[in-house]
Amino acid sequence: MPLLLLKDLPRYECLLESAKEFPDLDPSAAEAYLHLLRAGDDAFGVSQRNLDAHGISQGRFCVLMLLWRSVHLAATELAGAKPCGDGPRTPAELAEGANVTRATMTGLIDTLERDGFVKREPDPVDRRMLSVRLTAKAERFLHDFLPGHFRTTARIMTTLSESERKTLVRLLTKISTQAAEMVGGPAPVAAEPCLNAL
Amino acid sequence: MPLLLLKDLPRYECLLESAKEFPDLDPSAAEAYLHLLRAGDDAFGVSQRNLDAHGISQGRFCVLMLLWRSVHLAATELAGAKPCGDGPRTPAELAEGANVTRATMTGLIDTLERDGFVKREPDPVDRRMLSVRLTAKAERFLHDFLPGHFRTTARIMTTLSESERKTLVRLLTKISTQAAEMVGGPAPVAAEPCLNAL
DNA sequence: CAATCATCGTTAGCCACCTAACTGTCTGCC
DNA sequence: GGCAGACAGTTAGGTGGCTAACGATGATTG
Repeated sequence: MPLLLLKDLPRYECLLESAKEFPDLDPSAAEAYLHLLRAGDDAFGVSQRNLDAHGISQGRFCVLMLLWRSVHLAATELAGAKPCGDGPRTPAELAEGANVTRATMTGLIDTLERDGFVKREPDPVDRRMLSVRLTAKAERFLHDFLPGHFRTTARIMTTLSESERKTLVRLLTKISTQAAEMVGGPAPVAAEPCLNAL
Repeated sequence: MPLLLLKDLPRYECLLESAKEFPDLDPSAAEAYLHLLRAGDDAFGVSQRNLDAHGISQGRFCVLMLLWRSVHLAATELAGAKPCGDGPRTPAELAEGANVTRATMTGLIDTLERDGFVKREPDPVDRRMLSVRLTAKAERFLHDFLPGHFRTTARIMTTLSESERKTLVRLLTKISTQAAEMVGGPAPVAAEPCLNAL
């Protein structure tokens, strides 16, 4: 679990109490904010346990999924399906897709390569670049691991009905959009690429 | 931003596509799961920027808030208000409250002490224990920092109406409860302590 | 009363994140 | 042709998470 976070959230009455001292504190907003981080961390923690049990970290898993998407996209394109975007190949593209710096991606690829999940290959055209490719071991791993992972994430959401899920996604999207506006650039218009699941 | 996470989420149609290959993939559950992590990370990222601008990390901030609660609780109890729980004092209590290991707390207190925000004091009774106390510098920092922090977190939620916030909290609570069940112990019955905001 | 067990804080070593700076390699423009 | 700038990947050093193990102290109990 990545967030260093409070174990127990404050009660709503205590937020009200604190709001007397800090007029800038909006109790319902603070409550929503805290629950959002708490629930995100909880859900993440469950899937993290799953990953840990297989000796793979979230970061590594993310890289594997991005690369696997590349392979899969190529396959479905050959089969005539509409392409959903390009698959990342180079460390820089992977860093972009995983939302980390290139330096971090270097470290992730280092350990993945050490453990035999990926291979670095020189780009024949541009000698500054590399191609990162999944090994057969990684493909086997994903094939074995993903069904359980999907069951786990599905189970987290079993308590919500279909319409509750839609509502949740709608509210969360609003929050993401607002957050994107706050960090500067205007909202990312739409989720344009297509990852075959996570 | 702590989670190594996909920058762009897959489109819903792509989830449907992948579900053909993986029957265990529940598209609406996966969508909700991904949006939850994405929105949590986005919201966290906004407040993280705020903290970074003041040279304080989330972990350190969390420790300061827990200690500040102690001070504040003592004050309100003297004033006759109902106590909302005990304030943590020792590294072990802080670790429990922040949901990290004692070893991690040692590191956090190290840097906070180095930067003059807290002081370690020996416990007069049990010589295994320490008391951690806020310095005047830390109190000044919090006094200056918190209003802006509260405004930031409030602004993240401005796009949601009061009833939407309530709905969101209800759905997130369901998810947290389910996640708690999945990790083993039964759900944490209720948020019992009172942190004066975060 | 002494052995044993539990608990406190710390240390050591790993991993994954960051920024900043570096080395190579293109690219573009005089 | 050659040099400035952009860009790819890496390296170095810092932070904050984790587990495992440690020494010191306190609590339990035969």
